[in-house]
Amino acid sequence: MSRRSYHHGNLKEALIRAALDLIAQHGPAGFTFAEAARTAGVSPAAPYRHFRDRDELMADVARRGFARFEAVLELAWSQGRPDPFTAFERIGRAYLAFARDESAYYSAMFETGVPLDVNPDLAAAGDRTLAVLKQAAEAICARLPPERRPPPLMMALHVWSLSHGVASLFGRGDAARRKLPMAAEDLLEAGVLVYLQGLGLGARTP
Amino acid sequence: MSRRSYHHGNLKEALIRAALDLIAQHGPAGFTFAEAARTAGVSPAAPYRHFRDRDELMADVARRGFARFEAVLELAWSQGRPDPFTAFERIGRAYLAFARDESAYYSAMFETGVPLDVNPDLAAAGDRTLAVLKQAAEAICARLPPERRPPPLMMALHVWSLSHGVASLFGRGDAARRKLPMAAEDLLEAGVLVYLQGLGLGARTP
DNA sequence: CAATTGATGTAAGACCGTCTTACATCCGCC
DNA sequence: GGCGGATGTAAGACGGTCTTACATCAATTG
Repeated sequence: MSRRSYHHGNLKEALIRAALDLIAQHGPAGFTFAEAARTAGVSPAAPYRHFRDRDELMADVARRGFARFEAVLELAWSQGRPDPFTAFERIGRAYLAFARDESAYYSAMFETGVPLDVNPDLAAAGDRTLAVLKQAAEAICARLPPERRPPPLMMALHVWSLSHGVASLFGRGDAARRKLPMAAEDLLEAGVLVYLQGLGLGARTP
Repeated sequence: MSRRSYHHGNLKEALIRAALDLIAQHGPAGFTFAEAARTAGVSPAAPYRHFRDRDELMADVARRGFARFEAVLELAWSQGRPDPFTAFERIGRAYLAFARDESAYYSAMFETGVPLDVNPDLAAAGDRTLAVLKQAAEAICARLPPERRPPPLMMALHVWSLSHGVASLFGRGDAARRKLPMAAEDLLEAGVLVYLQGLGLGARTP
């Protein structure tokens, strides 16, 4: 597709990439529709052919972010191989790695206040991501005798909350974040280990 | 102070209150310097006499938020009376109550990306808040034999992360947040209980 | 093989918010 | 009673959002 032609050819994708770049550079707030258009080399009005407004572009970025996040977590889990505990630890590290390396996606997903109730697709993408965590939690819970088995959804929500908390408060090099005496990864891993211990899953002994 | 006089009389305070109202109504992003000025009944340029820019007003709101938050958590802890575990549970509930009831402050503190490294006062206010959590963690850890005693700072960071995660993801009525099959307070309490159990603090038996 | 038509981009402009500069008013203090 | 600093206003440059009217292109279709 010639760069000289009147039509861009793939403006929608270009705008999404521009949004990611701009969010990565200037934070989730420092991104404007107009600048995304400039980055893509089109007029300020062109993006409106593809997105109703700035928020819709942001929501689309968030939706794609959830899809990637789901794939990343699914890969980390790898059906619980070689054993659920090793795989569960991989999920925690993958979570923080995504928050750090795909910071623009993570911002769009969790730090922009995109309303879920008017974005069914976005909500569904988030649900699928949660489902990966829940699946992992189920495999872990299955190691416990039924009478001491917690609800897997609750366990998934705990792990998600702890991971999101660590990522938000300490997870990125960002100047807005607090400095830590330890790596965020180690903080999260220690927290999850204590949590699993608390469920009665002491040091990987079924 | 007459509302008719040329000078407002207490514009700085009025702007902060206006900022809180506007954040509460339209979210942390939907607040403008100009609208705060309108709310206070002054010209759009007047706020610049009191704050260098919009971010400085936001940072001031965040700083005050941390001071209030610290007071709330300190009150909830109440020097660990009647016993550290009861007091610790109160902290968790107070955390979520603050995030819900003082939503505007909480947003300014954690969701606006105010850089900490250029706001020493803000960073210090945040540190004092963390100190309350650390103090509580120390009292809890003291119940454990020294050889099984975790670093209190780590424990404080875990509890903070979990609380912040629950508050961010599920804590507010906000349309941006996900619906839950349980109250956020119960989710957090259950998580903290499992965590304490994992530290070897089973069901409040020293 | 045009001609039409819908999709895509541009031009222009209304409106709003940020922030600056120059000026007006007021209060406290000597 | 008037000086000076503090506080507010007026006006305007600049940029972002979004709309409306128009231009261009590409693909279908007769």
